[in-house]
Amino acid sequence: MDRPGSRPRRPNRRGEGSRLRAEIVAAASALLEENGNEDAITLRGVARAIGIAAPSIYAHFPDVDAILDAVVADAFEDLDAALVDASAAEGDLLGSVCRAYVSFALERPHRYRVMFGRYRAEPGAPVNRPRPIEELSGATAFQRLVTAVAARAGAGRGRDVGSDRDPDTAETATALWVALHGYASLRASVPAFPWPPEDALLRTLVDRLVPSG
Amino acid sequence: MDRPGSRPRRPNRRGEGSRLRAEIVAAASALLEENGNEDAITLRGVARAIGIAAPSIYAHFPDVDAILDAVVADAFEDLDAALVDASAAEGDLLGSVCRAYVSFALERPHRYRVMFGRYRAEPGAPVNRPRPIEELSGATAFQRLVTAVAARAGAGRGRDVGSDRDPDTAETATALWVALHGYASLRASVPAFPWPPEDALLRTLVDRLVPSG
DNA sequence: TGTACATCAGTGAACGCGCGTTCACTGATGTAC
DNA sequence: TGTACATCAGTGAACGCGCGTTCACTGATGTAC
Repeated sequence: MDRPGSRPRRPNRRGEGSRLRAEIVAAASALLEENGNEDAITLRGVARAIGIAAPSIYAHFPDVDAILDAVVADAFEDLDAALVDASAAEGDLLGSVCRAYVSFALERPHRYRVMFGRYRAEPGAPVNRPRPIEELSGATAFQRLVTAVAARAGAGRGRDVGSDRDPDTAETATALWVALHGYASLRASVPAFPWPPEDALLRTLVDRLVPSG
Repeated sequence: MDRPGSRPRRPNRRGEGSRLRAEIVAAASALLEENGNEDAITLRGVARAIGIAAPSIYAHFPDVDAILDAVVADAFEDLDAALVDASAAEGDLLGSVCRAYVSFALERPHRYRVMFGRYRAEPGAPVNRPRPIEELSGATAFQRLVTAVAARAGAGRGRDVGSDRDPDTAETATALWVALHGYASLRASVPAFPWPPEDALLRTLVDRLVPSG
């Protein structure tokens, strides 16, 4: 037996089997964050954490990799939700979105790392080429950043917010994304660096990278 | 036996035992890059790649983690060397250093990822606090960036290059580092994103983040 | 209302695998005398 | 010059472990009649 005798789990009722799926993803996510390493997400480890037998997982995931896939998909949904919340706030839209992005990453840094840092090359697959942004995980999150950049960039110039599709806006948003990602990643993985105060560095990045007005 | 019968390796001569150490690090580094994952660095896998018996590694490393430590230390030395080379070039110092940094990262992206992305919390260790920069891996590499930033920032203003210690310079260098790291990381891990041309994005980052003159 | 039965949600034991590590060892190479 | 011996560089077999996955199974819950 794999689980400690503590919790005698009773099966979900009929039709509620998919609850276990959510529990599996949550447990895997927690294991990742606690151990700091996606290798902590093992089939047996997840089963142990929830208090089920290891083979029970196969009803919901074809193999162990699929669990990590689900963790990542879940994380992208959470990120998008966080940016939506931030967009709803009053006042400085761009600043608010940027702070939310960095907070999301720093709150659960290992989960964030895995969102972007997972190796995915199927050997023998065709070389990755640029693809339309809509097809990518995180595409909607990126679009929220583009919108916020467009709002600030257009502010002083009488352009309307619809300038989302301006290539300059896209490049500026890309530059900003890159900087936010770099900051969040390094802050988490090199905590001993003498970082300037978070709000100061964030303001520097946003103000310099995004031409306003 | 762990190795394929192919290569009958003969022992190094006396006093040259440490050659094997270098071979181990090189093989581990190659395994990391080929498999995209530091888990590919197993004691047995490394031994197999070199054509030695697994226990032979213990003469040079106390355990398997120490191999990865050595790979990372080696990588930081290489990075510093690359930046030194770039600094020696004529013309645009800052541009040259930034291009070298990104090239280093993109040439062996998995090695680069591991340099910064490794989980290192010894459970129960005191919380990481800011430490003097000199104590960190990569400190000399960062200093080369600071110097290049100072050179450009001071250029038009009659300040001399000695302005390395200006806190503004340090913050600007930090902002730039963060952006370069973010770009290199994301370019490698999200190749399908519609990236703008590398030189254009790099120029945008450098020109906007580093006030010149 | 009772009951046979299908289905759902999950179990328990077993397998083979690659791993890190320990142990006693071997054979070549130098060196003291 | 010869030779005994210490040392160096590395070997081979074995161990116990946790892992992913397969297999035949079980017990509770609904449902058709």
